[in-house]
Amino acid sequence: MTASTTYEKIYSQVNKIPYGKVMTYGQIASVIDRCTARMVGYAMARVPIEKKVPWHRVINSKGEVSIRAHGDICMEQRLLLENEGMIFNDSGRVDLACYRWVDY
DNA sequence: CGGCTGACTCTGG
DNA sequence: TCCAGAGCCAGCC
Repeated sequence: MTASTTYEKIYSQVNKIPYGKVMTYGQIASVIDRCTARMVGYAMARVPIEKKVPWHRVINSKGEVSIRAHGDICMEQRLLLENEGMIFNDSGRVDLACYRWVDY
């Protein structure tokens, strides 16, 4: 996989997130050089299906799903995360202290 | 080639 | 703890 573009790097990084874990936009941006959190969010919004990227494991720094679209997508992400053993509190957030995954 | 866009993050009150 | 404003950069018309 030749991750020459920033998008490719972002998708590659997201692909490294293991089952039951999540990464924040800022974390991914920090791992990738010359990449900002907005870039990650923009990349996630245009995730190519063929990449099979676990986009649902990418959340914001508050530990909450940040999908702007109020359609079934946001609920789908939540269901996918719950299916991986993650718990959402009354505020619709997860415990980043437990679920955040750090790439070395 | 120039401007608009966006699933964010940080800081202060 | 919650709200508002500013910064940031690649990709796509």
